[in-house]
Amino acid sequence: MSHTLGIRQAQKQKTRQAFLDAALGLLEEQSLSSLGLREVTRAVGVAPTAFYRHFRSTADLGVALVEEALGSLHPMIGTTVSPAGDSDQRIGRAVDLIARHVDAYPAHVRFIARERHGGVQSVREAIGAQLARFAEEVKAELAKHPESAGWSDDDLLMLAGLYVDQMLMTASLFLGALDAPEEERARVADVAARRMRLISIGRHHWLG
Amino acid sequence: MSHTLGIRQAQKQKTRQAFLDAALGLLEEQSLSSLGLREVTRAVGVAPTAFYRHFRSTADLGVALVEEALGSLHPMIGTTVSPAGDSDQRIGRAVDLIARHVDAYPAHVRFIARERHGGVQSVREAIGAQLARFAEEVKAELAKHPESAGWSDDDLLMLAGLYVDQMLMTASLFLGALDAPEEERARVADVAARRMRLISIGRHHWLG
DNA sequence: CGATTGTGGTTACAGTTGTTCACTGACTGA
DNA sequence: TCAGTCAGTGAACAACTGTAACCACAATCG
Repeated sequence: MSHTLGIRQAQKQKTRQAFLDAALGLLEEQSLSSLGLREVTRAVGVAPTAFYRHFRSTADLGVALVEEALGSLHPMIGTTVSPAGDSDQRIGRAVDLIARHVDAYPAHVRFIARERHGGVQSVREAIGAQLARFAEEVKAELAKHPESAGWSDDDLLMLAGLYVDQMLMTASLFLGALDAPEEERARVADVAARRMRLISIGRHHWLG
Repeated sequence: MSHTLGIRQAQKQKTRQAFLDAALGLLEEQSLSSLGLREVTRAVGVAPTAFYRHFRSTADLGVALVEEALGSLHPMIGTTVSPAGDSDQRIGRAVDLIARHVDAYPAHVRFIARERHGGVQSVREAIGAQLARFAEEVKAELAKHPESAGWSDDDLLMLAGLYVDQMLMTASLFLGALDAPEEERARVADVAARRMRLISIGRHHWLG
């Protein structure tokens, strides 16, 4: 499947990636619907018309960014929601993983949080589709847990969606405390863990 | 406190409200950071320069919109989170109330959901401050419940925040199903109610 | 090798943007 | 009544926008 790309294709991918990187940087302080085509090309250092060789519009670029930000995240679901360890251990692991991810890719996280309800329909839909996939994957993982015996598919999906939304909320909170003192960041982590613990308790007493 | 305004002040308020209404309409299909000053004045039907008589910038207008969308909502907290009725009744009441509010003020809800993580800092902060107030009020209401005996202040605030975020998520889901068939809307209401029930169950088993 | 493909550059266009300035004329308060 | 206040106007500014046409030239393919 992966034969080495020609020099030409490789260079094109490189330029395309430069577009994505530059856009992500610019989007830290504005929304996609106000991102100008010229603004991006200026940041990349190419002519305005070069943009069209890679994207139809800035909305198109946004969809590509969704793919970049969320597409590579699916494999992490399995290990994060795995049944290993007791409940509190799993929660601590998940919160820690989210914190690390926000630290490593703050611009990606900010972009998703911002554009999830943002002004560009196609991007909203792309994010919605990815999050729905996440929920399905979390559901599939939850179904493996022994605690899920007796749960209906609908209830499992409900719980999975709650978890996914909670992850996003937590990520957004970490984002807000990115350059806050460590004390504040620890407080955020603590609140997030307590929220998840409460949901986890609700889960254990859901039946009966 | 409220003596009748002069003709002049009254007319000014009217124009100001026209700005807010027009902006809210325009913001259904874009984000605040891309809303142009001229765009708004054009929709209102006044000269561009008239804008400055009312707002310093579009960000300023956004903050005013936050006030309009959330400021009048505080009195509803008390009755919604009141201890009257059993748990399922309260949940049903809350979900129904959210659904009605989204139906009545869809543009306001969309604006809040969109700009909560949007590209304009001052607006984000204004929304954050209002939501923090909501959380405090929900916490104060929860403290009255007998179920809250033995809860620490910190845990109560955590739960209140979870409820507030859940309300927003629910509102956003209703927003997405605004012009969907009744069947879909009912499904959304059902999922929202089950989410809140799970949280409620977690709440009852939090201690011990 | 020669012919073709296609990324990126250049120039140009018509509209739009935020902001300034000087202005009008209806309302206001003494 | 009369001077003053001030919401809204109109014209002008420089800077910006998306997009179209045409060009250059290096990588590719037959």
